Amino acid sequence: MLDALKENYGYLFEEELLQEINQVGVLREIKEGTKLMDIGQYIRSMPLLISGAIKVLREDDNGDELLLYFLEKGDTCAMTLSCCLGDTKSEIRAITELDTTLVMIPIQKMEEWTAKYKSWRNFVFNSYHNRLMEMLSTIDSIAFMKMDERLLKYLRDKQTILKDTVIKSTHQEIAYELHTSRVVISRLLKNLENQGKIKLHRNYLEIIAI
Amino acid sequence: MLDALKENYGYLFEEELLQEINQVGVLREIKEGTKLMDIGQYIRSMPLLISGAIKVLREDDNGDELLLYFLEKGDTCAMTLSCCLGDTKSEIRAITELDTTLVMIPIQKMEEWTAKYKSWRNFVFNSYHNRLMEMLSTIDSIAFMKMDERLLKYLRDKQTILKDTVIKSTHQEIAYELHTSRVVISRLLKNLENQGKIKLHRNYLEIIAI
DNA sequence: ATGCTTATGTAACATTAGTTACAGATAAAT
DNA sequence: ATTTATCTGTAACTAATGTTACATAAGCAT
Repeated sequence: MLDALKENYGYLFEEELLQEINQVGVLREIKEGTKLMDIGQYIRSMPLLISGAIKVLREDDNGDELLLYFLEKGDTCAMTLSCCLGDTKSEIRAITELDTTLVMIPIQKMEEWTAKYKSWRNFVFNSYHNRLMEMLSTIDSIAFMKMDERLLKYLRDKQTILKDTVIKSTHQEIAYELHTSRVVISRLLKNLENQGKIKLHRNYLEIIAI
Repeated sequence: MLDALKENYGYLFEEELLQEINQVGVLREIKEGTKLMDIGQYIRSMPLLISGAIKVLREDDNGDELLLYFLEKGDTCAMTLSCCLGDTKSEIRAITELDTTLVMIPIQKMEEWTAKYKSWRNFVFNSYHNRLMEMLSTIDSIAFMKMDERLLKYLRDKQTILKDTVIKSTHQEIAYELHTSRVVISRLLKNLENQGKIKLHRNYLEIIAI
């Protein structure tokens, strides 16, 4: 685990902190599509991502979903941080988007390290900063963009996260994450295909040029 | 200034920290409608609100606006914190919604206090937490609610912030903050008036029961 | 191959929101 | 009182999105 930590966090944390993380952290390997966290759940530990990707979703009272953002290696979940410290329930759902490796840190260490390590403080503040910026970007999308643009952004983001031009999602799944209906997504995807930007198949699509 | 600090932050900060704030902080009284911060601006100090209210807005490339949330006494601007630490430009615009009193803290103190005072760390983390929650709430509104509901929420929030059932805004101003058109707001406000929930006047409206 | 399940394509329609245009109302300025 | 600027009300229309309904296609299981 120490190697994986050093590779991903070595440039951020000093040796001593890395050693501490190595001692108290628990390495977990998680299959794609696993629910890591759900709305209303209490949080006892926070994840440091080593590899893979996690999608973070919001849900309203009717069960309507919306994708908020993705987390990648080097990221942590600021929502988790936030909920840990406030001892409040999770406001979001987190699902692995790929097979994912992460190190779980017990929340008790959080406060200790925040007092002890400047690099840890910086990391935590940086995480908050990144998450606020992602939330702003999400707000920009839903407030200022129309569905066709949002879909394009979604496909681009997905391509980046998956590191693959093949996106294995059904129209229904995309519709859920953008909080719209399947018919709307089918319609817009067909437009993109007619423009030669993507190629549609059953259960997946290929990105040609977007 | 020390009295004002103690009244609003005394239960949060220890005496020593209050004294430090008192020494380096600058008290400012600001008229309603003053722009405190704009998009693209660099940030050199962070505000602690003593009284009044500040509205925080987002703007896209076309100049379209959207109200994100309000700040009240006891709040600080997590965006400012975030930008200070990252040394990045502001992503938001902040305008006083009421006559406002605040204490400006030079950003250099931030890091020092974060290392030194546990109560300051808690305050900062709490601010981040609150802001993330407000952002989630904003996302809920624009993603899951229709304009009529959003308008109702807007009026409720405004009533809370202003501590007044009289809201001195034109339809155009409300439209800007909700990122829609004046005609749409006039239409929906007229519906609310017909339902007996509000009373319309030129340049202001009264809330009856919402 | 046959049937079953799930995914996709598409038309027709409903609803919501945004736009244009203009009339009338109100307040402030002279 | 008259002018002026701004605000509000409303109709008529357009555009975007959401809904319902159904046909067809693809893949899987037997």
